[in-house]
Amino acid sequence: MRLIQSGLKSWTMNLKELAHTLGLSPTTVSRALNGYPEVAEATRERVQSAARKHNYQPNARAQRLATGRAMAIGHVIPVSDRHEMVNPVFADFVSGAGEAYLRHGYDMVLSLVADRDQEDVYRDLASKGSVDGIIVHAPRLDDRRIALLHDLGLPFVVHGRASNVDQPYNWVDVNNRRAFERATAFLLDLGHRRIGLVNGLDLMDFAERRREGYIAALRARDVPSDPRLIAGEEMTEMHGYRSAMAMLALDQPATAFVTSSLIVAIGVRRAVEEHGLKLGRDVSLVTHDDDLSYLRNGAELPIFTAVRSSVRHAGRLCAEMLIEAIRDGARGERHTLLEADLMVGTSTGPAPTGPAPTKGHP
Amino acid sequence: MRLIQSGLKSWTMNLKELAHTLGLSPTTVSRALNGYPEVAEATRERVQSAARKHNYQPNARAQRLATGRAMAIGHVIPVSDRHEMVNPVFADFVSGAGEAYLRHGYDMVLSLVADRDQEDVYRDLASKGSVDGIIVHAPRLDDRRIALLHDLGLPFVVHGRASNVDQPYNWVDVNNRRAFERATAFLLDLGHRRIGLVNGLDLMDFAERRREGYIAALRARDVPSDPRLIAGEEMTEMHGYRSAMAMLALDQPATAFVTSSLIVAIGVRRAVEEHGLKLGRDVSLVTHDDDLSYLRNGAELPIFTAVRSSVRHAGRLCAEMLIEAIRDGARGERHTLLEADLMVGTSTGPAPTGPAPTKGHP
DNA sequence: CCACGCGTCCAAAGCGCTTTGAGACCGACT
DNA sequence: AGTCGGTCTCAAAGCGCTTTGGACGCGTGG
Repeated sequence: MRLIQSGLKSWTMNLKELAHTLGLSPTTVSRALNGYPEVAEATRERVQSAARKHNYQPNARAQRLATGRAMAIGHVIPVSDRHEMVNPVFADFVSGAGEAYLRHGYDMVLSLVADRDQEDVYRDLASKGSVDGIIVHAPRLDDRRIALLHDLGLPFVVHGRASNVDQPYNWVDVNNRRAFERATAFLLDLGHRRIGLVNGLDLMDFAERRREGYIAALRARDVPSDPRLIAGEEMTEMHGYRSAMAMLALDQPATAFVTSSLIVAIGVRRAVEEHGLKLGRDVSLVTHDDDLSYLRNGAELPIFTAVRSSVRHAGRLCAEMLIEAIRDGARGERHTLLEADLMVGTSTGPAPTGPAPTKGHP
Repeated sequence: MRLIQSGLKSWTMNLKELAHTLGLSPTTVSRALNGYPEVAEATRERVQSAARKHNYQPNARAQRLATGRAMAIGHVIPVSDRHEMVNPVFADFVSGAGEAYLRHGYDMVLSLVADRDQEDVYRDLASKGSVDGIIVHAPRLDDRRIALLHDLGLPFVVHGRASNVDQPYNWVDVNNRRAFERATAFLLDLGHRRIGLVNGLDLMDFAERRREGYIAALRARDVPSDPRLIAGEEMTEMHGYRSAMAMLALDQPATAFVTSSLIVAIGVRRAVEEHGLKLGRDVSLVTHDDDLSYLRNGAELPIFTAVRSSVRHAGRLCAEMLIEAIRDGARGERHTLLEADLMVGTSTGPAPTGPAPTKGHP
């Protein structure tokens, strides 16, 4: 593949030139700008103002080669093979992370990759040296990427965890188990006994933990769990709608739902309303809420009762953890476990059956 | 700022080493791998297999410096100052673009930037030389970025257009005016006269064009436009809800809505249902649908009647256009105008008032 | 007076690749 | 035999920065 010579780029000031106009050597100019101590304060200021004046910016390509640092973080976003779907939380996550990168001078490079090609991409990123570290998204229960990245010796942070992986690694995660245990317990307290779980894909680690929390809450009250009340799929509106439709049509229909995302909850609401029922009165719903910027769960009063944990915040934490790991040469693993807040909204109320419950909200 | 020396990186094969083990010069090896003709076929194969065997990958940092090409495209994502919001279409757009970049060997680097700092970021990207081109997102009516990028001499493609900018530039856009004219006309044909427009922010170019289309359709039927039936805000669920609540509470309430995104439409639906009305029977709604992967508008039968145009497709087109522009040294501007498809779903029906309309769907 | 340290600055050697310009070799043509 | 054209290979010069290892001048103390 012969590459075409690019046309003449607009002129940009470079170090040598700048040094020449200042009557200094490139060395000194470089040191002055990078804050090294062995240059006189007067000279430094002279250099800095000249740099500003000619709006000199060091060429990033040269800098990267010389320092051996890419000053870039890789995000490998898995694109679901089945639905070509990009997880919607990703926009917010990246926005949180991007803010941290900006502060530390890192670029963020994105690779969108079909699930199955992931490993190749990691290998490439590592050997081409175009990034200094990697954020791993959407870990599976048994995620091979972690071992791979270990071998490659590339610093990384996992957003989430992989239950079946033994070796230590850096991660930031929400306490999904606890969150869903609380959500389920909240509904049980309201008297619900038929609670549907509309969850994410089974092989996802977060989905498994959420299921565990849900089951644990039921078990604590001796409420039997019913497999027909558990559905795991990619978290679309349609998944919420279909699952809820099915669970509402059971001979002992669900009177409450726990859902894994707002989008799923919106689908459930559609199903509930299509059944002529009203959310918060006839049917209750608690959802996980990633606090996405474009899908706010109400203003003061939440629309849905929810366990909330900001994915944007998680993004920021991941980025900062990774930058630290890169700096420290990755000695010692770091973990952060975030707790979700339970926020009571208008989508929950006492179970409709039983001794004449007062109509309305709790 | 003194930078810390990174620990010893895991060993990676480099060109010199590979050449040495092959008993060839770096030159020949480089040429063999890059497909230059002046190397014997036999040698080339020998080199290629050795490269595979030692899994040699040329160091991207060195390659970029030597070639003067960054092999990277910058996406500057504006983050709304007011709500710290990232436009949700962005995930899908980027996924379309990423696919094209992958094919052509480009990296995608993302900068998330507060609206007001945008220009600085463009300047930096240009002078640091860390990208070969830029995609401009979310253009305003009067967008200064276009002139700036022109001056900087950096190839770019705008996703959308800027009505008040004269100089030519590359763009990919949907025919928003036509789409909203059709959507509105469709509702007028059903007998609706009080049609609410729940639109994006006024200063956005796409929002202006959509409003023009809406007005044009009304004017063509001599239906007066009512400012109380037009609302422009950031496209959240809440915006849809609040605007619809207000428009349904008018003395002559809206009987139909045109909305600028599915998320807004969902908010409108919530308002409609809170009024005890049913979508598709009492109130009609046509929405613009970006065909987002995680928010599909139904499967076979669309939930909402919609004018649809895939933003993922637009992303792919932008990326390809930009890559071409980079290759050709940006001579001659390119444009692509996409038409949106009107898809009739279950959210529209004849206007409820008038001479005893048959109840149900058209 | 010399030795020494200190504060400033610089020359030159990389970083790992691409690319220019040329050399070496070989068969073929004059 | 001498020369030419082609094919294959290489040495060396960048790309624009960082960083090592001095050099130089100046003041201080022995």
